[in-house]
Amino acid sequence: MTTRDTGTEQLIKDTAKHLFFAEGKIHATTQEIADAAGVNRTLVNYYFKSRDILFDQVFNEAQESLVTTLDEVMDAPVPFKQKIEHLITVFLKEFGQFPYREVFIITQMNNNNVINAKKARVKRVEALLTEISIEMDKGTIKTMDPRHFLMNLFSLMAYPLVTSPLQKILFNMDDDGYAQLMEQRKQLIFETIFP
Amino acid sequence: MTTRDTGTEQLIKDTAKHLFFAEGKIHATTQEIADAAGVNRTLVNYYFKSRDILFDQVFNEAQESLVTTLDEVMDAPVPFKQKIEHLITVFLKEFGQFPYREVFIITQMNNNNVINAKKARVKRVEALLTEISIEMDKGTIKTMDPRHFLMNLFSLMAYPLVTSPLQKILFNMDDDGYAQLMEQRKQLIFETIFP
DNA sequence: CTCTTGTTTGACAAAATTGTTAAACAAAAG
DNA sequence: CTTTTGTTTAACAATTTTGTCAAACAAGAG
Repeated sequence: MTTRDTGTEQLIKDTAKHLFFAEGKIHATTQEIADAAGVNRTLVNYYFKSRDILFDQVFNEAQESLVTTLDEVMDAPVPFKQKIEHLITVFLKEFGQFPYREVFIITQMNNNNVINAKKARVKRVEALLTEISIEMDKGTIKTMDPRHFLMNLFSLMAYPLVTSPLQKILFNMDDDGYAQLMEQRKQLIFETIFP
Repeated sequence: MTTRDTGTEQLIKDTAKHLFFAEGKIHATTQEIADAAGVNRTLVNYYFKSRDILFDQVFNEAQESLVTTLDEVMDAPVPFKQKIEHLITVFLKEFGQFPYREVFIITQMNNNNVINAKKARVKRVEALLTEISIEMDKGTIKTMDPRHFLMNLFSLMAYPLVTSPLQKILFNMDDDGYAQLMEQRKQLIFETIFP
């Protein structure tokens, strides 16, 4: 009954997470996952019963972790402008590690039950939109549909990360150069959002 | 030797394109493609030899079509600002139809030979960056690294389209409402890019 | 040391997906 | 009408991927 905890279960999850979200190998085989983790393939079934269950578990945990991180930033008792600045830093750092995560969420949105998990976020988003409207009234940011403000912010942050493999090729840059470009980007996004 | 052209080959390609890029079913089975097209599965092999070949063909054609469209816009002999305005309109229209196309390009970039196909675009991009620099010198647009200008532009256009399923849920909107929001967005992007 | 039990492994079975082939079918040519 | 040839179909085979099971293994309990 007492678990010996060889760390194998966590190793498999971590490896799967890396393959899925860092390398973009969304449809990695159980064999590929096992190989990457350096364990026997059968262990995937032993610990997670099926590939789908491993899949869902990794997805949900990554999802919750991200949501928690963003919520913490937005709940901090600091002025709006400062909160957004912090958000940009945290978001770029977090997504730099797993650039394929959000793409994955989108592509999964067709078949699965992600929709229900997301509907729980609607009220949260509504509250955020209200907060943005208030800031517009105060004159902190340019007046527009607050939904556009949110879309602008996340567009400017996420898109360059999601498409980083493409950008590196088109701009003929290596990893260091791109990391540097993204570092500059923090300030630029902030200035674009708060002109 | 004379082909009878029952339209089946084109039907399969069109169906595959729709499944891949409009519905996001990137890994649709040959059976699923055939069912969606209303034809026998074997015809996929008859016309395209293998699923991979169908895959590559649909991908390349969609890619070429997009590149040609964007090139035409950027080669038009009109002032820069007007060109960008046209680009926004064309891009939003084109991507509204196949929101998953660019996501697909990214997720494929690991394993495949997409890289070589993309490297041919590097010079084109360099020329565009030069054009942007000149406009900055002229004062038409705010001075910054021209790569950021390009990233900003495409971020603001592409991200809301790529993530449209998610946005609809979070903002609690139906298709019409979202289409309306994207229509407003044209003007907003233009103003954000040219403050 | 022995027993218990969680862990790991290899062999096997099942399922899903893809590819091949021969025959049936249908439209155009003669 | 008959032949030709491109098209379509169903049955079969091959491959890939997933899931199951019994036995081997190893660490802690007694």
